[in-house]
Amino acid sequence: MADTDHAFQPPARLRGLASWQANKVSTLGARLTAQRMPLSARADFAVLAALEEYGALSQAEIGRRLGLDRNDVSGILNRLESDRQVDRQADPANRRRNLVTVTAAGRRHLEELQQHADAVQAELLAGLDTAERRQLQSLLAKLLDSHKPQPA
Amino acid sequence: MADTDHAFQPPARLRGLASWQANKVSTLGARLTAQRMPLSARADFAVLAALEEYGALSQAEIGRRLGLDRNDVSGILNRLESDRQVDRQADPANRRRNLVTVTAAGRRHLEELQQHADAVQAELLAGLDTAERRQLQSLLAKLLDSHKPQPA
DNA sequence: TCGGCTATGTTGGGTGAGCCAACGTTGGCC
DNA sequence: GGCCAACGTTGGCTCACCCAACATAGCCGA
Repeated sequence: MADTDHAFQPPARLRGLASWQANKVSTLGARLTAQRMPLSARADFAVLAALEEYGALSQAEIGRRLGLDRNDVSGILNRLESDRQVDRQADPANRRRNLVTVTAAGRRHLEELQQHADAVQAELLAGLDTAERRQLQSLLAKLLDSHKPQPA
Repeated sequence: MADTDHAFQPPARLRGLASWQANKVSTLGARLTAQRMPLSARADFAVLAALEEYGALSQAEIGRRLGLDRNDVSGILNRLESDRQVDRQADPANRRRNLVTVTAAGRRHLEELQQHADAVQAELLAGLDTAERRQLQSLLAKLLDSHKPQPA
């Protein structure tokens, strides 16, 4: 069993790299997510969550809050708008900006996606107990906070 | 300052998702990496590390150890082989398989990439102290171990 | 011995994320 | 009024991940 155990182990040089570990966890999360919904729903969830928490936002603000590029935000909003989950209208106070708001359908979709997201988290973190999960999330949060100025 | 502090915060629904956090850390690592080398060097590093630690491997074994698809391994090896960092020859004992080995140039390149990788880790983990770094890496390792059967 | 099954490596393609460059529009500032 | 910055859009590029199909080669049981 020790044989089969170490047979598929990644090399030590990678197991020690936090960036490699994080990348693997990330694609693991993507795999689990893809089993429940189209992968593009991840971006939808992020945008809807931002609008639900902060109210009307311009596209540039959405991008800054989520760490996304302006053009990517544009594409996501096109999809969401054609599904009537989001409302996009010119800001009368500043005609450069589009004020984006969630619709009732968008809120419903957001809650639905939250269910799937919670299920994915449970699956992803299945190997950790409650204390370890909180520890991991808090360490990741601290790491991300320390890189605040990350304007994608 | 509290105003500017919360101005670019991601929504709480995302801050609580371990998969979202891991994804952000992963792209952060990719960004830091890209500042020092072409991004494709990450795959090169992984393959070279596997060959250096485990000796001659078939392409399928490389893929299983690193969580990569067979076709992607193929492409990476084409690049490495044309750079003379890797040797690919038919296994006499099983002519379906290619036995892949690192060359001296490959080992040199691996050490060089390791330097850059270490620098990236230092930058990525700058916000955590030594104990927190070890804790984070061990939690990520435990999480990945709990998902062992992940044959990409 | 032969037929089916699996493993291997290759090619080609498809999607999504992340990023950069360019453009026209609009606002703010001197 | 003129310059610079911000905004949204379009188009394009690279990379990671994944799926399908194919030909070759080993395995194993009938």
